[in-house]
Amino acid sequence: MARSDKSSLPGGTAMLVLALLKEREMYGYQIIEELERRSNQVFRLQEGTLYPLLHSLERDKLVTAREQETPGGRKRRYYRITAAGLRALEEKREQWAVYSRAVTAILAGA
Amino acid sequence: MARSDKSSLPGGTAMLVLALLKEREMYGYQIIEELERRSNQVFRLQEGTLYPLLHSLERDKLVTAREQETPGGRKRRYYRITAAGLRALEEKREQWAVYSRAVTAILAGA
DNA sequence: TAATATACCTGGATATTCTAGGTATAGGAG
DNA sequence: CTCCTATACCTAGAATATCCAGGTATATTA
Repeated sequence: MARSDKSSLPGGTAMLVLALLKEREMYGYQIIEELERRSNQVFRLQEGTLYPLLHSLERDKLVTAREQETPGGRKRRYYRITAAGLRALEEKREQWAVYSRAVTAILAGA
Repeated sequence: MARSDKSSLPGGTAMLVLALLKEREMYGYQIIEELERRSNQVFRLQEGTLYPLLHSLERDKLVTAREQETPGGRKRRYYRITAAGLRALEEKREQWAVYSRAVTAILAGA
């Protein structure tokens, strides 16, 4: 999609992930399931999309990660949004509003 | 962006172009300007994006093209949407509705 | 005990868009 | 008249996002 700012929108997967993490910390697998559940199966994020994305969010310090084991023996990486992440989320949210309004205007016609 | 159907949405540049062509036939340069005007400068489609896109729409028979010269001596390629193009537009429009509703739901939170 | 679900990961392919060029003509400024 | 800008088309190569298809390992269920 054309964007004035290329960091802007679709692909706004990062925006969706940050929006979930704003509520509470989550681990990767959980993010995939939550996103699918809350979107009524519209989003089916692939693992090959999410894990690299989480790594880049961590590199950019928009999230932090900690590892934890379940009562069973499974290792999970929990991600928590940072202050910078919250700012980035707000920015992306505004860009989404601008963008979706514009699309709606075009689709509505002259 | 995650999509269940990869032909679906963002990048929905094709959808926007088809939406314009639904109203009347247009040539490439004009499409760029119209899109910018109607979106209040949100979309600034690059020529390197549009022209190849128009060629693929033509290849897929969603549009047809005819060449015409202006009163001056400029050559323009006018594109007109086909019946298949109209169907594709409707499909994309529905996908956009589903998609944007889902994004809104995620952004709104639990 | 075998299959499925959970949980993480990466490499390479594909698709989309941008960048940065190119050609050519028209029209206006100086 | 000459130069610059706008118009109008185009492509090649780079960058980015996402997917596909694999891999590892443990827990749970059949």
